[in-house]
Amino acid sequence: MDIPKHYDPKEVEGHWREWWHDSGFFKTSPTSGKEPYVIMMPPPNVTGVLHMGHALQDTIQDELIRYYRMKGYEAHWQAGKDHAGIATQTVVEREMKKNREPTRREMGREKFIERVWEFVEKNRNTISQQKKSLGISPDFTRERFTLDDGLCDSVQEAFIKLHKDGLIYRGPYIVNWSPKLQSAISDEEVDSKDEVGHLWHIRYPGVDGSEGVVVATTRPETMLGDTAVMVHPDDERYKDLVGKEVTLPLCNRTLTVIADDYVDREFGTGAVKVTPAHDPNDFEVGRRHGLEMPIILDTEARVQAPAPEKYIGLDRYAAREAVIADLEEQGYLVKVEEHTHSVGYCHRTNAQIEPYLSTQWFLKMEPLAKRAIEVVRNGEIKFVPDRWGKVYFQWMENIRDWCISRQLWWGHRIPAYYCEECNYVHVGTDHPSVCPTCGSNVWRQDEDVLDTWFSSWLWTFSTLGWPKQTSELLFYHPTNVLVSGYDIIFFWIARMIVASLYFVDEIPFKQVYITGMIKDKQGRWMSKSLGNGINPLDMVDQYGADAVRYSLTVLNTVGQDIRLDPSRFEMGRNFANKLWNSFRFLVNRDLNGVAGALAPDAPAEIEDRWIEGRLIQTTAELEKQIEHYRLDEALIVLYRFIWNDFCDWYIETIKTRIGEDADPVSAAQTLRFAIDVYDKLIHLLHPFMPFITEEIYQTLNQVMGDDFTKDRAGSISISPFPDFSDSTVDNSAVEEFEYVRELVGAIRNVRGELLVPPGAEANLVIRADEPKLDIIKREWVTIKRLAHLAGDEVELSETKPRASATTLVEGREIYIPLEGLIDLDSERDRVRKEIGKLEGLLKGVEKKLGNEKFVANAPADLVAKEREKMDKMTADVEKLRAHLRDLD
RNA sequence: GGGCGAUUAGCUCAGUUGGUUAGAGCGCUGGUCUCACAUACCAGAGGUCACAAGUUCGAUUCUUGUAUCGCCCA
Repeated sequence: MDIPKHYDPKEVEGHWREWWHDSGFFKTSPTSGKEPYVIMMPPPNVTGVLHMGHALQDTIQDELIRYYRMKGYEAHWQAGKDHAGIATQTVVEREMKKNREPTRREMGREKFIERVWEFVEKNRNTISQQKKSLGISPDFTRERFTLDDGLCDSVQEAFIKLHKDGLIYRGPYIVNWSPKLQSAISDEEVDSKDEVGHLWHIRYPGVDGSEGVVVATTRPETMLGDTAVMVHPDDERYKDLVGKEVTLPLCNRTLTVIADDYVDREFGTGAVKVTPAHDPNDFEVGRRHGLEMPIILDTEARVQAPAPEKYIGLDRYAAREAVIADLEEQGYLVKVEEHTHSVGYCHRTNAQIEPYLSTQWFLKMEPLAKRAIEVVRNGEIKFVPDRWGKVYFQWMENIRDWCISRQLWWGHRIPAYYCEECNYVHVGTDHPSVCPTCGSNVWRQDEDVLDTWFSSWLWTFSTLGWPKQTSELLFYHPTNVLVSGYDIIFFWIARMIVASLYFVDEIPFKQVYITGMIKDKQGRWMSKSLGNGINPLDMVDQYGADAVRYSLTVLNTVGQDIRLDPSRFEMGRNFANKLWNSFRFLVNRDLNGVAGALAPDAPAEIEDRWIEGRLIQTTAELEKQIEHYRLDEALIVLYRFIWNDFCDWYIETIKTRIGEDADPVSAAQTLRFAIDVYDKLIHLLHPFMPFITEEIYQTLNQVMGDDFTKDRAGSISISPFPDFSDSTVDNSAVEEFEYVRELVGAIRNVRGELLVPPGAEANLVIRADEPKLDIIKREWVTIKRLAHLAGDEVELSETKPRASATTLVEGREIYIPLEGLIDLDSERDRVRKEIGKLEGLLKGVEKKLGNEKFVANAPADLVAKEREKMDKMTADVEKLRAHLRDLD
């Protein structure tokens, strides 16, 4: 059989990728009779493309799903997409502009939405195709979209129920307004940054000709909408001013000075202007004091009436310049200071947020938060790592109402209808024929759509058919784990917990596994503008999907951010190649009769029992780590087993047993045993590296023939995970083989240090009273080969041969006669170094044991262990010193 | 201002009831194309575990503080 020397992922990945899905291996059913294991894939933006964050999170989810699938669960991974209102609408409008198509307003709502659907239909499969290249195994036949019919029903039902229960209300409030989107956004969609700006001190003169008052503000242009000046009621400086009138410069309006203990006396002059329509705190003040609330900016943040004619049409920044210039010219500007304050920016567009008085729909969150806090507090839902629970609590316990309406067209239109005659509001799936208050039958539906998260927060159950009580909902919900990043804990994860408890009276998932974020090599976010992004598809193309998965898994430690550099994928590529070549070694030979050469009841040699023991230990450790979401540790444990145990030692050891000179019958048995171990380890590795393991699995079936293949599944992806619950580790074999490894290692060390040419066969002389002599004798062929030694059997001696290198294995001297191989000076240096090292360690132990308190207080077994250690090291040093004397 | 996290080898990171000679990958040094793999093999060097104090017989690990860096919230 011709197996290429280098593993080429391109040759194999495409084929299995399609075949898996076409064969329906990942389709699940609520009537399978198995226990469910369910993950909801965070739905990517329908217009999106794959980025490294997806690659990481999909890899983790796929590893879990594949593992539990092999463990015999009905492992369901729900796929889907998010309509992403703002992002999608923005992308389509940008494209329309580029194509010189009519604008959305020229086109009208209906036409525009058709236009967006067109775009969506064209793009909706892009990201799924890209995700497939990673080898992921969701059930694509059950894929859902947040705007498909079923999910539209879910969203309407949710809105109507919340409204009926009095949790949704509508009214004029200050919201975060994005002038670029021309829509309100929620508090969570605002990023605040500290910025150096100015504090302008402006005089508002008294109407009676007095000095009036000096207010301090960071936003002088909003003075055009001022309706009061405010001081603290206990502020002695301004006591007499309260109730007096001052003139608003530039506007020729009269304002009253009011007192409110919201004012911070330490800030600025202790007097502030009040602009109720353009500042959240001023809005509250305005409500308390019954102030007027003139809106002096339009939806694009340009000045509008009732501001003075002169400023109308200027945008907010130009208006600031103009206002400052006029104030200065007219002598009202008292002082300007540098001042750092926080400024809000739109998460999506990065436009500066305008606090803006506007009529919107809101959801009361506080009554809903209680249970959501409780289920995390009592452990029903667990965050991994658990510190993210604290972040969750902090948000939930200070929860604010959620502004859910958006002035967009792409999304779920709010199911509210207004009577054209009397403005009566009806909330329901459809408007009634006759208005219950005025009898009119003319209705108008609310123009706004819902925040996209208002559909995604239903995701764990809306995808399963809610509000219908489907068998899917009963079987798959609650789901097992949600895998996501910390950037959407508030946007999505927390809200899903709220929604699930409220609508289906269940937690949405038992665990939340929070991954770190992918950063560039310098620790910066990857972004288009920085050009520092790494495209996962390029990486898959270059290194293979398995390599990308390997590296991402190993790099994802305990939720720390990952600094990624493309060269990191070499680890995965090299490992895949190592695995490939070990396969090549085992099967690139005459396999006639190997499948039938059933291994003897017990493996014959200690290396067989050793590798089997290590396999059992590795499997146990691997499973433990997966259960704790330490996929990095799980994979590293397996990597070490495959590379350092199986390849470096086991294969090297059996080479003679399956070589050309070996007895064909026992060679076939040995090979069969090795292939069985190898077959187990590719099963262990499959969840992590699905493509190469499938390729090997299938090839193995092909070359081994029916005897080997008859009871095996059609794909490794649906094969059972190795189960060693009835097996035991042969500890004495493990111990014996570990001794062989140590002995060979010690000899290699001497050879390496003394620069003995690798080709030169050294001799080995063992003291005749060596207690491990029987092992050495029995394993002589192995030891001899691995350590490049001469002689048909080990040489024994009562004393050390002349001019020998000496080293210690388990405290016992072994000798390597060096006559003619190397000069004695090198050996002296080597031994001196060794003595130095030991003495350093010895000093530490002696100090410990010299401390009476240690001996008195430390556990007895520990003290005994230290004593033993000291005795051994003392003896070792003594032996090496004696050796050094002999060399002279 | 409040909260969370990080600081361990040249680099990127592991390291839990406090006690092994603190580990891995990459890089580096020396040696090997040894009939699976040079995407490999063998050997080696390299760390006052940020700093300070405390608790303890004993601290990379626990406590407090300091410094530097990062994130979230206000």
